[in-house]
Amino acid sequence: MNDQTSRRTYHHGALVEAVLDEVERIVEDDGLETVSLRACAKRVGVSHSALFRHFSDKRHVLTAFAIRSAHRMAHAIEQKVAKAEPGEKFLAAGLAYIDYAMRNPGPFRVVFREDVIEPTDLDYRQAMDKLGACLAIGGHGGGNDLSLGPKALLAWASVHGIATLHVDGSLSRDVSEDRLESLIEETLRQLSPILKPSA
Amino acid sequence: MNDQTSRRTYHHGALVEAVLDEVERIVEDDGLETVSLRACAKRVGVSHSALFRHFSDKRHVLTAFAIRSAHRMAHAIEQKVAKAEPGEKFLAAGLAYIDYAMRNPGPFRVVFREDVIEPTDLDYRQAMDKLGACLAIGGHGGGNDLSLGPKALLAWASVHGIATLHVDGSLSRDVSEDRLESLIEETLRQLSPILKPSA
DNA sequence: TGCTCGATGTGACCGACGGTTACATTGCGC
DNA sequence: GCGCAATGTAACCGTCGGTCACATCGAGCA
Repeated sequence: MNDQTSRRTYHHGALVEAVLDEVERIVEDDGLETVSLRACAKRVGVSHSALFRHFSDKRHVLTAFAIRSAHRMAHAIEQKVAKAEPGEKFLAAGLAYIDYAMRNPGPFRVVFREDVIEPTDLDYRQAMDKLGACLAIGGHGGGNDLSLGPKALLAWASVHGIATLHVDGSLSRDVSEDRLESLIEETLRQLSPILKPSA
Repeated sequence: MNDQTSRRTYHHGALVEAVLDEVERIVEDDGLETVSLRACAKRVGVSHSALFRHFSDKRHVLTAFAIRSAHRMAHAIEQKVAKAEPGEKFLAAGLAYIDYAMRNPGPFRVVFREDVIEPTDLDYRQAMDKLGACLAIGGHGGGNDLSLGPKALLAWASVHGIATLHVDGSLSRDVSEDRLESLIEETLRQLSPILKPSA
């Protein structure tokens, strides 16, 4: 439907969103490395130079995509956390974090690929702070000691480590898929005695 | 010395190693994305087509580089573990793992970038198994229960998570550099009560 | 010694890429 | 309804990974 054959107006109208959707499709189907502006533009039904009216750079296309993905990820986590029992907030946040990564490996990867996006971008920083806060809130009971302590780091690193290892394939090679979910939950539950009695 | 001006023999003699060294230099200086076979070849003093006599693909060049890096990383960890007190093996392994990542962010990244290398390569699998074993041995007292349990996963994920977060810049933004080392050690020490009393 | 043949390196070429520029088309505010 | 800024286009550039026909080498054999 977004094919180049179907555009009737000279101006596209929603090029930016359409391009990000296309990036998402390619990232999910064939990986980040195969994303090309020319292919995106063709699928969206536009010449590839048109993209440069809306993005200064391929880097900024991917940055915009990363921002959108980070927001979606944070939103998914917040929803799960809101529904969780008071004592299980961290577990819920961690599982939601890992779940998003497993279901959306492509977008998840791009969010953390600072080598390929523009990490100084203000909107990106904002989105990443929001994402970090999701885990922090779950980790210690919402306390706002801004300095990252050992407990918060352990929570963040464990969850992020599991998500990363899985997305990179290392995890799914070493453990069968049906055991994976319970293994992850068990693993995160081990952290409760450490994280709970927060100073 | 390896510059294109200095080669006297028609055959290079050690092209593969020279190319991997050059990949390392570029990866460290400008990041993986800017590695190009043509640039490597030129610096090594060879036409870019010559590389295809030794590697079928750019992907296989990076795979070879990843393998070499993984071995070096495993070696560094093994050395530190060997020197550590019996009760501190895991801590030593974790710190060495993170230390390698911090000192060699480029190579560390490539080792886990399965999207850009050939993850089915036998030598690569072997190197990664060796790397995983380094942390596992530190984690539970050398026990060889092959199935990855919650304790081993927690150990692996925490260490890998910290390394990844730091390499990606997220960590160094949130905590000052002089606090970083002690923070990481504190964080890993929290895991001792969990990992020690292994079943 | 001199020849041959496999291994290694070369240069020209290909299509695709990201990015730029001069130009075409559109729709909104006056 | 006119003019101008926003948007899209086509042609072009240098570079990339990869291929191919050909050149050069060195080890082993006559």
